[in-house]
Amino acid sequence: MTNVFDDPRITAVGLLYEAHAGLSARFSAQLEEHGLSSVEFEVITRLARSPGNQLRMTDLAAQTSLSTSGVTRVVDRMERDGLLTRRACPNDRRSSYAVVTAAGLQRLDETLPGHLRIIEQWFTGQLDPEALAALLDGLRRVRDAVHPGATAGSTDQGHELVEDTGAA
Amino acid sequence: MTNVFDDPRITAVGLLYEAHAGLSARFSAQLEEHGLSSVEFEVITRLARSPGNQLRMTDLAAQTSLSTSGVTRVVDRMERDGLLTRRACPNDRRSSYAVVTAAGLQRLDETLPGHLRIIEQWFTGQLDPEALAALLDGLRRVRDAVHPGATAGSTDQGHELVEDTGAA
DNA sequence: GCCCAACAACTGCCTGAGCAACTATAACCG
DNA sequence: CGGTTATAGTTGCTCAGGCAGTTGTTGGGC
Repeated sequence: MTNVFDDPRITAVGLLYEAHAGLSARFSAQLEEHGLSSVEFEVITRLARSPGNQLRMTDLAAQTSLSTSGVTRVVDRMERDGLLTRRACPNDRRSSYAVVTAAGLQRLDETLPGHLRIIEQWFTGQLDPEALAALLDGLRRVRDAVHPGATAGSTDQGHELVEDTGAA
Repeated sequence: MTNVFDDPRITAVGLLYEAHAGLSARFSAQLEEHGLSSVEFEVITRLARSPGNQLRMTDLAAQTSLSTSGVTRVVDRMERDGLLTRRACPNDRRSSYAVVTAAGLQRLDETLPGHLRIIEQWFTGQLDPEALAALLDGLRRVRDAVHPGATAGSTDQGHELVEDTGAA
């Protein structure tokens, strides 16, 4: 055929997309067993890794793929399901925190081991250490270039602005 | 903090996801300039690279991230916009082809160069050739492992079942 | 202190996509 | 041939999520 679509750049993107889509599908399947969607898993993970298991709604939005209105709604659902609570922010009455409940933490505990197993099985375990390192190195450079401003931090008290390569 | 979330597996997935998300955002921005959504671009690309610039609805669904009902609707919209037409399948009256129109091909021609430039600028051009090769190699292995049955082919006449690493 | 701009969260409205039900056709089997 | 089963595509219903507009709160300028 010798057409434009064999261009190596197209192929490269195709690989990245297909790897991503394939992994996403595996993750979704496992998460569903624990009653979580991908978005909910990301939300609960971001919260659980934050000091006090909480984050202001805006910061949560900035750390996820969601708009603030999207966050409002996910948190609504997860609050209804008992995984999260809202807590008023003491020094700014406009803000509120989303906080993981005990039930939420437990759910995460139940989910994480399987999640890690899947990552290992389908991703990191597919490559020997140097190949994996090379892959991650490449991804990191692309990520840094394209960085859509990830890592919007928890902006209240002492917090470190560490490099963030967050969860699913 | 020394918690679970610093696990290298989590970090690896984070990198893949953030690279993907970042690239997607760049693509969307450029495609929007040409009046295409990501899905529409994928559809028109898949069709344009197929023999006769056409594909049966089902095969199109299999090649994209869409369900068959999703395909029905995208094709509806794109037909309304003059980028595609439906054509009856001569030997199976249940099936119909989605065919790219001249206007559709032209739109694609206008869009592709910029698209390739963006890939180069933010992805392939970020790495020297060996590093890129290593990255793609790793992605290919993950993709092959996780292969969600991509490459559902054009199943009518003479068609090659080539490895497919399709477009965005 | 008062006013106005900036900001946090929420809500109404709309679009896109999936599932399941439905229709029409095809294929298979007696 | 007639009937049963599978397949292609479309449509109704539902839900998730974005944008833009609203409300309540804060802070800065005077």
